[in-house]
Amino acid sequence: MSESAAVRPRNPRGQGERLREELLRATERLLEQVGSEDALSLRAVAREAGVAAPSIYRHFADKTELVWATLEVNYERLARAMSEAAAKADADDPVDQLRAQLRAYCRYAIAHPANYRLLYETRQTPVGPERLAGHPAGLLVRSWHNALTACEEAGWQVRGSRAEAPYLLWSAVHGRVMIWQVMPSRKDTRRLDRFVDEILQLLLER
Amino acid sequence: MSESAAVRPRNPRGQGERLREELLRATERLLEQVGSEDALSLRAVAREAGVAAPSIYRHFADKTELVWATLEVNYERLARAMSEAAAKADADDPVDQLRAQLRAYCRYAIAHPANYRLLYETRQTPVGPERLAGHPAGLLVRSWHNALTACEEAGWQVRGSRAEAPYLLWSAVHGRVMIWQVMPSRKDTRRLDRFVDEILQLLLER
DNA sequence: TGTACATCAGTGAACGCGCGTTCACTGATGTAC
DNA sequence: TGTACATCAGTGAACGCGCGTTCACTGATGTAC
Repeated sequence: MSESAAVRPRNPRGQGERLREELLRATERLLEQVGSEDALSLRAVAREAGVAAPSIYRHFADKTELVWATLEVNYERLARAMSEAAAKADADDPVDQLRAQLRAYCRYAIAHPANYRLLYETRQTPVGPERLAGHPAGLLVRSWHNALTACEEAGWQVRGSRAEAPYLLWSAVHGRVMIWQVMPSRKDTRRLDRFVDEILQLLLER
Repeated sequence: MSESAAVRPRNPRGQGERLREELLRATERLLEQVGSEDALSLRAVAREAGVAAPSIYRHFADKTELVWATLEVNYERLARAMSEAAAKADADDPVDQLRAQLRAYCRYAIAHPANYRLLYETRQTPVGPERLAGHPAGLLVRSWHNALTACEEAGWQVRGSRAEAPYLLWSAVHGRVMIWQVMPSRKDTRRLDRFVDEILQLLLER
């Protein structure tokens, strides 16, 4: 791998916070290699970042803090990927925008499987109730909700319970991605695209 | 915990295979305590079973084998729970049977969260292509498929692609359970039940 | 019936390893006077 | 302008630990003669 990272220069005075970002990126990269939160070690993260292990403690209290920060980064990145995809879709067609978001979600999940799985990690979540209240998963629910509202304003009707609909979208797409990853037969991305179309047809009607 | 298990008597001659079952049960129990495959250690499994660590190697080649066997046991247990629930439902109403299966799925997932998560573990899956081909996830797909066929034979129509429908059911219910576990707000089992009803209404029509 | 032997279930001790975390430190650089 | 000092980014060595796995073994029990 990248053995040569040992020549990393020290950050200039006052710029110590840069290492924090480098550590987060190193964690994301490494996570993708080792596959799971537990298989990730602080020492390996330090190695990946070209830094001594104790340096991590300047920026994160312990391993849990580092992993939680990585989880947050990932939620934000996913939400951003979704809204960027929506922005590129047909501006006059909210259903097309929703479809773009759903597809972006799937693409993110299969492009970064280990980071994606981290989003649904529940063990390290009990860090405190104030943190649970602001769980970044809320980002996604709001995103699905807004997209559906836009569809309604354009004359579409959401079948079934409107309150449950955002969860239905999210559940379907998350569940499908996981199953896609588990089932070995025909790992074809287009299956995911077709699935997205399917859900939209089931859920929306004129 | 159970410190006193040290008095376990040796199995009688010819009954050595019994330990295999005991180890599998110990693994399931322990998994639920530690929360994940990686946090599970062979030494702890041995302790839980009241046996010395090397004894495991009489029955499983290594840790991967033990975990894979536990995964298979869990798929079978889940499939059984589903068909038992269906058997208890109204024999003349295939939709009611399907609903019972979906609910049984949710109940299994939240009753054994760690064992349930194991079903979707992908890292240790690449044990060999012949194993992938017979991945026990197939059990579930067949189960959903058959339930839908029964509905059709009773005069119901499946909306959308019939081929994709079993995956839609499975995706929705798996996704919803995972999201239910991640979202801290109102962990109410009835939400899952309502969700199941919702899906059935979206998917089936007279 | 007695005894030597093979089989079987299971063990105790040891191996080398990488881990999370703590500690007292180093050495470059900016600041005060 | 020179110098003492404080601050800051980052480190090397060490801690105790539990892990997966291997090894040569023990001792009870059934079997052959």
